[in-house]
Amino acid sequence: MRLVKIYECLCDPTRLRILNLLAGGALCVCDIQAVLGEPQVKVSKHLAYLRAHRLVEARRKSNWMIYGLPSRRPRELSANLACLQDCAREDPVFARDAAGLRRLQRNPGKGSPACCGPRPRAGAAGAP
Amino acid sequence: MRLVKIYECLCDPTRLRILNLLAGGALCVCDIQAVLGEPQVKVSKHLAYLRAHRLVEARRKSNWMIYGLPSRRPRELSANLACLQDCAREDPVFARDAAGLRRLQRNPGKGSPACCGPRPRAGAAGAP
DNA sequence: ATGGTATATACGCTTGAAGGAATATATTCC
DNA sequence: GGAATATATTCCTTCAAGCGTATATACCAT
Repeated sequence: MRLVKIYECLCDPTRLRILNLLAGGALCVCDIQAVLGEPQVKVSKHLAYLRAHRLVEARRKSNWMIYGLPSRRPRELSANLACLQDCAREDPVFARDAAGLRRLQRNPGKGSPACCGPRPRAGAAGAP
Repeated sequence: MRLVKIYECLCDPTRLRILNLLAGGALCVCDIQAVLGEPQVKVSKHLAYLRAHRLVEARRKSNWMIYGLPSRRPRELSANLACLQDCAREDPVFARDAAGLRRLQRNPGKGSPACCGPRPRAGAAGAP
C-alpha cells in the first residue's frame, strides 16, 4: 500500500510544514531552515526522508540544494497534497510559515545568506 | 496540529482498511474482524486507537460494539476521509475488503455469528 | 449464579523513528 | 591547495508503536 507510505511522510509536523512551504514553489534548504527555525540537521534529515519516499525532488544549484514537489506525481500524492493545502489554510502554524517565507523573499540576505540568487519565480519585484 | 494526529491514525494499513470499511456504514467488530482476517486483539486495539483520536465513534448494541465514522467531523477529517475514499478506489486491498464485506452481508452467519441483527442499511434485501 | 459470546485491557517484547552532537562531503572563492 | 559555506551522514540515545499471549470486562441466556 503506497498510501501508507505517504501518510507516514505526512505524520510529522516538520515534514508537513516543509511540504506546505514547497507547495508555493521550490526552495533551497537554507530558506526552509530559516523559515522553520529548526536546526540544520533536523531539516536535512526530514528532507532526506521525504526525498527517499518521493514526496520531494532535489537538484543542486552550485552550492545549494533546491527542493521542490515532484514534477510528475501519482494520483494518490496529488490528492493528498491538495488535501493538505486545503487543511493548511486553517492552521496558524502554516500561515505563520507562509508569512515568514514571504518576508524572507522580500528582503533576502537577512537571516539567510544571499543564496539561490534571483529566483525565477512569478512576480518581478526585488532589486538585483 | 490536529492534522498530524489524523495522519498518525492514517499511517497504518489495518486502520486504513477499517476506515475504508466504515465509510460504507457502521459495522460491528466481528464483521470488521471477519473481513480483515486479522486477529481479534489487533482489530480491537486499532479500533481503540482510532476511537481515542476521534476518527471513529462506538456504541454498544446489546452484546456487540458498533463502530462507525463520527456523525460530526471537523473539516480536516472530512477532507482526509474523502481523499482516502478517492485513493482507495485504485487499491486492490481495499477493493477486496469491500467485496468481502458485501459477501458477508449477503449471507450472514457464515463466518460471523448472527450478530448485529437486521441492519438498518440502504437496500431492503434479506429475510427478517 | 453459571456459562458462553463479544470485546477490551495489561504486560512484555521487538522494532523503528526522531533528535542532537559530531563529522563528512560537495562546491565555490581565493 | 586551503578556507569557507551549504548540506548530508553517522553514531548514539530515547521513546513510542505494533504485535502476541494471556486475562479481564460486559452482556446475554439459562
